[in-house]
Amino acid sequence: MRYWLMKSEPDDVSIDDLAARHTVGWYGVRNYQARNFMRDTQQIGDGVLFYHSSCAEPGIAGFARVCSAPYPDPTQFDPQSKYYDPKSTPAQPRWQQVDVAFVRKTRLLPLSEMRQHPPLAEMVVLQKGSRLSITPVTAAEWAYLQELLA
DNA sequence: GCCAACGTTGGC
DNA sequence: GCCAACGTTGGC
Repeated sequence: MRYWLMKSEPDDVSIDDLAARHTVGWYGVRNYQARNFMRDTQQIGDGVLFYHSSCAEPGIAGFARVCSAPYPDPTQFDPQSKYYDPKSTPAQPRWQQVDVAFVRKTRLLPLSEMRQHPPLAEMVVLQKGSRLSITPVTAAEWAYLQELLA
């Protein structure tokens, strides 16, 4: 059992969208390191911090969990999609996704507040220059956030 | 809209 | 395989 922070732009998929749809496919990842986490390391049942990024109030918006094995991201084959990748083919897909299931919405914990909690100081997402959309979270960080957002 | 940081591309 | 140029992310 591992824990992750996964960034979503709420204009695209927010915590409320996830709550309404119960599960969503985590499409659109176009970074190899983030893809590799989904493809190689994530397991069904892993804990997910659902994070709102590129918005007025970036921060943690709720809890979710990984609920599928990796499978090809369909948007890579769709010429109409902004995530279309002409170098990818169904026979040799380049991009994978997992499905993520809603667990619980929390109050929004802003990035600025996350930075004020010493137990969270080492979180990958808080490190200078960190841009990865999927980052590992330690069991201690996860437990602390469960408590903080109980 | 700015820009720091980092990833990717492509010429050599 | 190096590395400069370019593109993207994402907070502010």
